[in-house]
Amino acid sequence: MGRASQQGRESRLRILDATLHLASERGYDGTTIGLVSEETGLPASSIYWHFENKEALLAAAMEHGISQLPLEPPEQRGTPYDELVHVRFARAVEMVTSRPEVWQFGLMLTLERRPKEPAARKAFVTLRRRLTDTLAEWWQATLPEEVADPELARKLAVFHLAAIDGFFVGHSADQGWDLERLGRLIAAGVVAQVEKWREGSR
Amino acid sequence: MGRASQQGRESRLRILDATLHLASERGYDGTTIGLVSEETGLPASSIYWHFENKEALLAAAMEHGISQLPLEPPEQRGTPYDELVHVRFARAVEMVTSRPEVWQFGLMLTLERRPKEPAARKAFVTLRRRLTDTLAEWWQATLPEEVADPELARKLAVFHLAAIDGFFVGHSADQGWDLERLGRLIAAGVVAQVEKWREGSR
DNA sequence: TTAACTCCGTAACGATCACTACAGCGACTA
DNA sequence: TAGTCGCTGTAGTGATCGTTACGGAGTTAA
Repeated sequence: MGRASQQGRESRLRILDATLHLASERGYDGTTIGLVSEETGLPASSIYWHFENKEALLAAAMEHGISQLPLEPPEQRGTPYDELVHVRFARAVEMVTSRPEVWQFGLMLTLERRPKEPAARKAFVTLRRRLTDTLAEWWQATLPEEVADPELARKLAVFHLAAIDGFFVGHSADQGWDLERLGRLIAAGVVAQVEKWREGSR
Repeated sequence: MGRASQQGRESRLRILDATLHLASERGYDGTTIGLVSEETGLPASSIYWHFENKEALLAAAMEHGISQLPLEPPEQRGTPYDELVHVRFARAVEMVTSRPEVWQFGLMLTLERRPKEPAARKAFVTLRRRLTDTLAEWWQATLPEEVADPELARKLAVFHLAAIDGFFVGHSADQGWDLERLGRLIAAGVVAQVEKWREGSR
């Protein structure tokens, strides 16, 4: 394998990036092979050499984007509890903003409900489910013992994800939202609520 | 004006409903005149008799949906503060679920960022802005005096809207979310946080 | 040198897109 | 009764959609 297959791999990457970029701006139907061809400078036949069809191309672009997301949970040795929560929310904001195209395209797909579900949507929804589980585990491990129970941890995880989505949408609506500041505000709110439960359990 | 123009008005409504329904399931590009024609049983020429073009049709469908949303703020005479907040959030959930197509299509449009912004998107974004203002005023009027200030009220309004969006997206991801329960959870969280600020200001 | 393989360029395919010209229908007005 | 208006039906327009056939250039293995 020499220069030839290297060029092929580069083209493949260019196609994936262009597709993800276009899809995040125009959605599934708005992303046409013609536009991808135009943005990459490659003819349609090249795109079809690398990918079976449009459906597979968009799925691959989504997987490509997902694989670039920072998903590992942060370290948490010896840090005070409320600070942990703040770091967690900051990380969540970081995740959606590091590769905004993924979340943008993903949310569009999530909202759509066409007869035949695109593979790209399936991939994103699966990511969300996995993320919810990870978050639930994290909350279970992080919550003070007095209030820690699996159902509550799950509720907080669900709310956590909803907050990410909500902030991202607001950000897209171009209302000049400061995602980091809002992340801090909401982290403080969660800490306050947990504090209250804690008092109630005593 | 007799039966003739009555039929015309009915057709117009059928077209608007079908368009909004389709757009909420398949987005802007996925909503084709052919599909609208199929769902209404009317030929394309009828659609073009009522609306100038696709762009105007989708804008009209969005306005039509928006006009059906329950937007008046709830009564608030003599009700205790924390209950007011709960009612407010319950109303917000009611708003997006009473005509889910509006929020679904609206969020898709909000996330899109194509070169030429569709009029339907403009309408929805404007609605959001108006809603944020209304919510900010409501919070300003509702917050306990010790902590009430315009900037905080605005932040809460922004968060309020983000919560609505986030819950709606989660609901669409088909993760079996109970919107009403989550609404109550988050209302409790907000009350707790405000309580904390209140203590801090004493 | 030859054969195979990888990838790109050209040029199309039928289907569907948004949109339109135009004739015809029933209901209303004069 | 004749004419006008509101709306629908038929049959198209050119453009663009996803997709493919095919030839050739460039590289690699025999």
